[in-house]
Amino acid sequence: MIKNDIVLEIEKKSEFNRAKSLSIVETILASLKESLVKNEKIEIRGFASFKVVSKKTGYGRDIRRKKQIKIKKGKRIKFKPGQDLKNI
Amino acid sequence: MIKNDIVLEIEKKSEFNRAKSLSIVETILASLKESLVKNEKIEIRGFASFKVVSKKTGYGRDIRRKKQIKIKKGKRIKFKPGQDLKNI
DNA sequence: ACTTTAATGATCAAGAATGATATCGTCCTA
DNA sequence: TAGGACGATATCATTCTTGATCATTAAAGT
Repeated sequence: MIKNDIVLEIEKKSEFNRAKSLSIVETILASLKESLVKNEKIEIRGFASFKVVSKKTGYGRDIRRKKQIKIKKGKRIKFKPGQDLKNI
Repeated sequence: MIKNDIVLEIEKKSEFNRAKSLSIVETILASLKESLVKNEKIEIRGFASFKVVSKKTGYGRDIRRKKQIKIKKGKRIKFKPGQDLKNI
């Protein structure tokens, strides 16, 4: 499933045209991103929750040279499925 | 951020009332859930991707009795942030 | 339809998530 | 608006993801 599938779904279930449906999807995505950027937790009961936490992992790996690499720490988004998605 | 915040955002950016905005959000959520239930991958470029994988963890822990518990295996939803959310 | 550009896969080691359950805190439906 | 239902938390050992890079696959904008 890709973004366009969601747009088509809205188009089908509502009375909006493609452009309008797309703008709705974009609005939602922008809203979600903005919330996460602000370190806000997102909780959609019955679907899932997203939480921003700080990363502690401080290394990675270079495949070609086969050795470790130091990595700058940052943030991480923790995804947790809700009840409806727990036992799929 | 909770579901209602998204509804309000749609209400603000469009010309729809609360009920209409809510139904749009529900439509999208149902569509996403249905996709995951069918083991389909979801990929929204610039936002994130969701993939269903099989669980291999086969144990847990009883806090009160402080001992291990056998767990039935199942599925798991893997969440991967897209480029816009990689360095938030 | 075509092009652009993001996502995936592979690799390894250490840090992190998973999983059951009861209680507390909070979303959201009636 | 209020209570009912769902989510967060803590616990520990094992499984799993993270992280950089580049080629390959594919999303999505034109």
